[in-house]
Amino acid sequence: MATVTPRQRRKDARPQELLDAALALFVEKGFAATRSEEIAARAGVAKGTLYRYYPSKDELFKAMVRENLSVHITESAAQAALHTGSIADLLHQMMRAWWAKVGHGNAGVVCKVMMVEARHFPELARFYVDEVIKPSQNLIGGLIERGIRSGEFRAVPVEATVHLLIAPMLHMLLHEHSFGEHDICHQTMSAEDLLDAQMALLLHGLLAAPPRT
Amino acid sequence: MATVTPRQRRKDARPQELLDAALALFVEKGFAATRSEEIAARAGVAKGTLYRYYPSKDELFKAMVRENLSVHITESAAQAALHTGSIADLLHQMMRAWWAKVGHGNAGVVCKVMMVEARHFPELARFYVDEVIKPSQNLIGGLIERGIRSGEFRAVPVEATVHLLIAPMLHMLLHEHSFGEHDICHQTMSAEDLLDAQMALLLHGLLAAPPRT
Amino acid sequence: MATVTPRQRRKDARPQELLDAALALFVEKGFAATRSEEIAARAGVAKGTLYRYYPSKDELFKAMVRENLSVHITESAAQAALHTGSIADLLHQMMRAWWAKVGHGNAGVVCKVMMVEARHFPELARFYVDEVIKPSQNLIGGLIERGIRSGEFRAVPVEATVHLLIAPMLHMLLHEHSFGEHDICHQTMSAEDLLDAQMALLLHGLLAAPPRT
Amino acid sequence: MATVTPRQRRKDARPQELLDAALALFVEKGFAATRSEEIAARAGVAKGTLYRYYPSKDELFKAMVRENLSVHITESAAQAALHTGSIADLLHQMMRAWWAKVGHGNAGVVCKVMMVEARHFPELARFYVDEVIKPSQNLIGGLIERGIRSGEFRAVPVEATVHLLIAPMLHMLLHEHSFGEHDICHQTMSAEDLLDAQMALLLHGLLAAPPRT
DNA sequence: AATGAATGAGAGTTCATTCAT
DNA sequence: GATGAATGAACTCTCATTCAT
Repeated sequence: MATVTPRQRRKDARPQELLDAALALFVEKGFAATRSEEIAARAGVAKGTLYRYYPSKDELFKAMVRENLSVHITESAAQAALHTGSIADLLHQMMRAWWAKVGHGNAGVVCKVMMVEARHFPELARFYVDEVIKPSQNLIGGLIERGIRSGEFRAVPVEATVHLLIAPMLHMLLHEHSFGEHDICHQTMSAEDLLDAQMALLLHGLLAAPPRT
Repeated sequence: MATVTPRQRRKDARPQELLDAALALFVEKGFAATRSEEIAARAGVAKGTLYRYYPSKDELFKAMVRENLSVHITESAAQAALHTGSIADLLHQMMRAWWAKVGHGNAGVVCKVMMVEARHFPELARFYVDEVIKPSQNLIGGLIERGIRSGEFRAVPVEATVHLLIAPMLHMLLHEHSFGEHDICHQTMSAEDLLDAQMALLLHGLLAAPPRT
Repeated sequence: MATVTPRQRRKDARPQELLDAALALFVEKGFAATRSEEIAARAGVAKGTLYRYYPSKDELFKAMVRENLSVHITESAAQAALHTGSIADLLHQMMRAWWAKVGHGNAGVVCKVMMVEARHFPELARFYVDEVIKPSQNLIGGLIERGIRSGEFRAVPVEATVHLLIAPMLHMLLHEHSFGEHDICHQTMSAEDLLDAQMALLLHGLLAAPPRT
Repeated sequence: MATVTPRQRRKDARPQELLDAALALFVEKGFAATRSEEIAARAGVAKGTLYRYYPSKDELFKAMVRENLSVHITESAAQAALHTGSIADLLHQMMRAWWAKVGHGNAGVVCKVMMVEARHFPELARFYVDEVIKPSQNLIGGLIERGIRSGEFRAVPVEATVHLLIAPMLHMLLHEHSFGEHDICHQTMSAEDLLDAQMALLLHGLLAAPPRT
């Protein structure tokens, strides 16, 4: 029978512990300003131990990004296909779900470090674009098109509309992590409130008097 | 009258040349990955000369941010007060103007480096929040309120609406600088087109059938 | 009678296996560039196991040298005393035997690593000088003296002649291990051929016309 | 008029000072055991200064070897062609000259470090073989052949004879630098004495009675 | 004022050695 | 006894900053 010693248990958890420590520090201080030793220390190990698991700080960064994204890459496209009600409701639901699952947690923070470090890690940036950004855009874009075809939506330009749906949430994330401690405005406005306001506004428009008869 | 030799002219231009070189390199590679010597070289001077103008790389960064932002800080609030037509038009105009003057040029990319380096330069971040972000939000927020009071707009939540107006443009800027070479989508969609689509969508809403009687 | 299990046999062979692995790697890459773990791996054990047999990499090195040399230290002095024929023949025989037994095998390459690492292991260098070099010189030197006394040899300077006998073979060894892959000359000239040529030359001289009447 | 400041003078001398320091330490302790900082310190500069002149410790090593050898590479082949007297005298002269100029000085020591580090620097080893060893062998070999053709020498095997001429001096060099402090024998026998004995022995042979009638 | 040679603190990485399992 | 995860001293190399010229 396979016995698992405490040491073994620790060993198995190490990679994730290092990844978590790295993510936290990369968000807090950026990649360049985070010392390998700090990451190790935060993960509760010595400097050298880090290198048993990742061959370099660069590779640790890449692993950290991939690990945190891979969880969400193949998700949520499926549920969209099943939905039968209004596309507007579906969009609203999906975005709330995204915020709850992704925006809030590690994966959300990865969006920030990925943007900040994109120029330093071009291959990783491409991976991120191909595996995260593009699929998300396609998913949302497909729903908009469905809505237009079904007559639920007006014939809006799809690409721009996708951007208008995604940008506010993402930007709030970035803004929060960069200026959160200086700009308290977003502490008075919860992400959920923003999301609701965003959907209401996008759906019904800003104007009091509808321009159509 | 004081004669100004070419040499003198050159010397007077130094600070700005250094600031420009710094901005270009900080955008391209980030603060940490840019060597002082590179900045000096790009500005056409020797390494040591940089330190005659700015006492440290940190101070050079701060000066660069302040210099590029200060131009735009107190602008465009005035024209808002004078405007008499529809607020929607005013907003549209202002955003086009912002993109043309700010988003396009140096000040635009400063938004990116500021966000990227915010955690390293907390005082600068506070300055940026106080002098750029807050005033902008107040300006837009004031217009929205004016629109609501005048009955042009529905009684939307002001704070969230401000965010919805600002985020898409800012996010496009960031995205472009981080992933531009990998995500060609934004090369097919001009900023101006996006802006027009954004205004149209925000004003009239996404829904085909207006929900109000 | 004590039974010896295969496991026991394995364990008993460990020290020698480690020594062999160490020798091979030290010759190939030098002491400093050889990692303890490589030695262990080559000997088929784990890193930690090495330290159960030798307390440090340094001690392993010393043990390896001593082990490989000790075999040959006290040899071949005896047979010299018994010999009755010409000293020239005896010298020739002894050198052929040395090459066959020592030069060819492990002890030969130990000469190289010993020379390479002599400055790092002064005590070992002294041991090597006292137990290998000096006895060899004395052995050969004694034979030369015997030859001179018996009238077989001219009254040559003993010390220098010893060096002239030893140096070519030793140098070929070193050269081969350092430059063998780049200097193919020695692949076209076998050690045995060289040895024969050396003896012929040393005995009869290079000149066509003998200077004596 | 070109003025040369003391600082400039120092700067120009730096590369050679570093090369000299490196050579001394590489001989003393080997490449791996010599720390960059030690080299710098011995050259009288700080750690970082070394890297202004050589991009890495490896490149410093290569430069050191090349610099010390390049002086002697194209030398002394010319004088051989001019000589008209006995080849034996020429050989004797050349070897004395080699010892005085090369064996004694830096270039001699380079022979040792080159042999010791050959496996770590394969391209350099090839350079050394092609530019130093092979030309030397060709030079000596050519003279032997000339001597044989002219009837001065017996019809000895050229390759082996070249080796027998070169090996003793080279080996003494290596031995001296590795075991000099433990084996005092060579302190009682000068290189010049050895060389004279070597030539006498090689020319006239060891045997008292010439084997020819 | 401008230069760029020099500095040295500091970062990433390696690896001999230890020790809990 | 054997293992290999963990350690941390030591090493190479970088680069912001200084200062003699």
